[in-house]
Amino acid sequence: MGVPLYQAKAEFFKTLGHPARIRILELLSEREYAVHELLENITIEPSNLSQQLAVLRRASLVVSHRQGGEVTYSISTPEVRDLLLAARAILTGLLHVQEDEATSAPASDPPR
Amino acid sequence: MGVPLYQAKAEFFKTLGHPARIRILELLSEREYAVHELLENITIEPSNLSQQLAVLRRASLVVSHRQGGEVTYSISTPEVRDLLLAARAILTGLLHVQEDEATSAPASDPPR
DNA sequence: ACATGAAGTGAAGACTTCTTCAAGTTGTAC
DNA sequence: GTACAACTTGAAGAAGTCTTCACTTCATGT
Repeated sequence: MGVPLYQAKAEFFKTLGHPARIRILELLSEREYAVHELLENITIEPSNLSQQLAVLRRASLVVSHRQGGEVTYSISTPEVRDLLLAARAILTGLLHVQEDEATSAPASDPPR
Repeated sequence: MGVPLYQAKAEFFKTLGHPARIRILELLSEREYAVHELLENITIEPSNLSQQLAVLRRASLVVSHRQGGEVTYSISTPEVRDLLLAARAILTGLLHVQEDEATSAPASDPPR
């Protein structure tokens, strides 16, 4: 009961406010990944990736477990997936509007 | 297409990563508000509120229109509401887990 | 025991975002 | 047109976040 909830929410969204962290969560939404596998899919220095994973761990959005020589990450709850989808819905909506305002071009490919 | 989508998403979440902006969006999820009404509900300086509203406007999450002497704000699309709900779901889930880990206390009031 | 690949950490400078201030609109009432 | 409330803006220092670096840890293979 320490922190007001709207502040906890802001913290939560801050955690998502970084390109590398978004990519990590999108990858982990599909399946678990070892750190070196993430590294193959994200253009980032290893130590930077570790830092970003640490941020996600502190926020309890992901969990890690060691499997022998490698460390595997997965999302802590499937609701993370839902949130990313909800964000995608808004974002594609907004992008379409802005595009229509700018050029009134025809409907484009749905973004991933 | 200029910016990669995962970067647009990160920007989008950054926009939500501020307590005042969360409160604004939560209030506007219920109904439209004039700026001076928001001011009554959020503890913040007027010029700071204007700055935060400008951030939300630039991100196209809210729209404003003048009605005589006052300016009224509303959310640009109802999906904003869905997103806040999705966030709430994750957050209450995570809070419960942390609470259980710490004290193993009984179920608490559902947060707003 | 040593070397190696995999991952994490603390610290420091670069870079962004926040808050506040003073000044500027815009609209209504007198 | 002056006065007032409602609201916005630009700028600047304070505060926070990012990226990188050197170093450490941990497990496996030799």
